[in-house]
Amino acid sequence: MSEKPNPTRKRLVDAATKLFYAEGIGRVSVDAVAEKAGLTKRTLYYHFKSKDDLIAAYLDGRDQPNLEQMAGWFDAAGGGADKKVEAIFTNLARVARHPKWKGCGFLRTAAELAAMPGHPAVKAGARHKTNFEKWLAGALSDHDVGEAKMLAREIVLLMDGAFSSMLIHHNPDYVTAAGHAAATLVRARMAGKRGA
Amino acid sequence: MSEKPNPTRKRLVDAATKLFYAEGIGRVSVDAVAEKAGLTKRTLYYHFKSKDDLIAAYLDGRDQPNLEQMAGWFDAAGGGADKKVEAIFTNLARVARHPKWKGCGFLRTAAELAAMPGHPAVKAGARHKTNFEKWLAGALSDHDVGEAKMLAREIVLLMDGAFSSMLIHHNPDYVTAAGHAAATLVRARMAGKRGA
DNA sequence: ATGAGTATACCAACTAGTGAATATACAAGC
DNA sequence: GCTTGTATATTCACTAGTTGGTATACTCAT
Repeated sequence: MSEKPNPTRKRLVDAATKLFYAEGIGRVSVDAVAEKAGLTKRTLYYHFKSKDDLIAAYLDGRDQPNLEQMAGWFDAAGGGADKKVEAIFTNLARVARHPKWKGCGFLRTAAELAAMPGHPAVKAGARHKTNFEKWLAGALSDHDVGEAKMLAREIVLLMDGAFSSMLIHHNPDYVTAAGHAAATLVRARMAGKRGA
Repeated sequence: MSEKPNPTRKRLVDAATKLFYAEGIGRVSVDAVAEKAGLTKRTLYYHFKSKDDLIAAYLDGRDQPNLEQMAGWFDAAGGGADKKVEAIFTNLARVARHPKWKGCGFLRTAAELAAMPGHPAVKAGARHKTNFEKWLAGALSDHDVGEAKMLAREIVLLMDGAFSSMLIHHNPDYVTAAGHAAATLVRARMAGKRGA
């Protein structure tokens, strides 16, 4: 059950994370990853059986940190569930202004690998999105919002739409609009509870 | 104003369209495009100054056909504006089941070129998405739906979310759920009109 | 014979992946 | 304390193929 930390492997995944996210997986060579990690390509191939394997490790490594960031934004926000949901989008709009922001790494990888539907990295992306949807449904349910599962899915759709629109337009207004729509959807279910 | 049809150029763009959409722009060489068109690479470089130029031509060529398909689905559907909007998503869910479907070419290209924000192909994608949003706002307004602009943007967000979720999960339920949510949003504005 | 369009042949750079040698760590035998 | 054995970890040098782009020459209608 206990994983060896293996600092060399971690260095490689860290380097891959920075480069793959910044440039896209197809535009980054394994030589570039190895060099960024201060190692040779042959060492990389000792720890990963192929570039595809490294890509999957990159996305697997982003699952938990991403979920924690979303949950952190949700928890830190004041107000009801509607405000907490909207806070996720507000924070997203803020970080998306940074020039280094390049969209959602999971979605971008799925887009690049669209021709390889069974690719382990695409599966890792699907897993992450499912994890996020489940966490959100649970969080909404904990705040006594009705129809939490259906609502969580709608919010996920708005969020992935926000990622995509922001990436193509470079205009945070789309993210803000998605946050507004999401908050409205939450309020409708809160009012439903309240009115009953 | 009048464009020469230039069948050779069209053949190249057609070949590029099929290959770029099916495989992704980074995974298709200009040699492959030329071969698919039954021409040599040198001829390709006579008509396009670079691969980037060809990519932009590919997306520019998809703008009108895509808009017409969406408008066709909207117009052909019976019922009110809510049903017409939902019909777009229903048709999208249907075609997305086809194994050749690989998501939205505009979004996938923006994802692949995220590191090159000023790239002409990304601009072409942004233009297309804006055109769609404007068309939708006009169509909703024509059907006496209130707050058409804000509503159109929310629907666009749901649609891009549907494209992304479908691409990563390969599950049309996400597209159907987005259609439901979109129809509900439209109905809220129709009811608002009706109630006044 | 001129110029738009097409073809052959080529280039230098880069790509994912590998073979063989080497370095390091640690334990066993004596 | 020293040697030897063995598994892990790392490097250098290389392959075989692909990439975007180009120099040059040819074709053919006007």
